[in-house]
Amino acid sequence: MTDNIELDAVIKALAHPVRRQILAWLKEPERWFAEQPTPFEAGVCAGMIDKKTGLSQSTTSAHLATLHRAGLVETQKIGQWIYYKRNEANIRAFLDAISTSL
Amino acid sequence: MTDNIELDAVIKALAHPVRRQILAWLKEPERWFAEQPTPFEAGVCAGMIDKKTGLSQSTTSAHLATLHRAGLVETQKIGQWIYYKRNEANIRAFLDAISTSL
DNA sequence: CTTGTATATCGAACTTTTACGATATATATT
DNA sequence: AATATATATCGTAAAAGTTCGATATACAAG
Repeated sequence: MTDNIELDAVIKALAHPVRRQILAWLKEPERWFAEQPTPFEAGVCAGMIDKKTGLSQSTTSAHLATLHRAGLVETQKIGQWIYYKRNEANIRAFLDAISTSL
Repeated sequence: MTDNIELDAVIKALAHPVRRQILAWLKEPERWFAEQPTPFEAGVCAGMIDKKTGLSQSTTSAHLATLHRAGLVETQKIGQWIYYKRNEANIRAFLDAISTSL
């Protein structure tokens, strides 16, 4: 979050309601993804998020990739699943950066 | 800044480097717009901002309109000039909103 | 009332983003 | 090995954003 190129990527990532919604859901996985059989330690697996957005699998995957490229989420691959969770450190770093720069 | 529709407009407004740059310039008008003959009480007039962006007059006007629609700047018309300045209250409200919602 | 200046709006070209279905890749199961 | 499942990537079409020059509007000055 030191240079402006990254800040730009983060703001653009946040500039879509679906991506903000995903980040919001990931704040309370147990609440929004209760159907997930595995524990939320590693995060929420992509397919659960697909279902919730109502968008196609490929579109949701692209949104997740954007969030990941921006550093707002981190991933963990377990078997054939890829779990997503918030990267709280980077989110806080972004909030700090925008608070001082804006 | 109470509902999400406005937050969306603000984030989208911030999702362009030129618009963020304009907001940054407006933090220190005396520094960045020293050529402006009138005092900065009312803000910086649009034409000065045009010159600084290097973009066309119409494009800069559109960026300013986006910032204004989002509530990030306020305007004051004096004669044939329209002065722009930051709306600090709304900027702070946005920072609060995104800090809690994100 | 004409001319000039400041800004906004319009219309069109171009670029970027979004979205989808189809396909590819990787892993797991049989 | 063959099949099934989870996710990513590709190709493409539609939508949104950016930019420009030209024009409109509003005000000021002569």
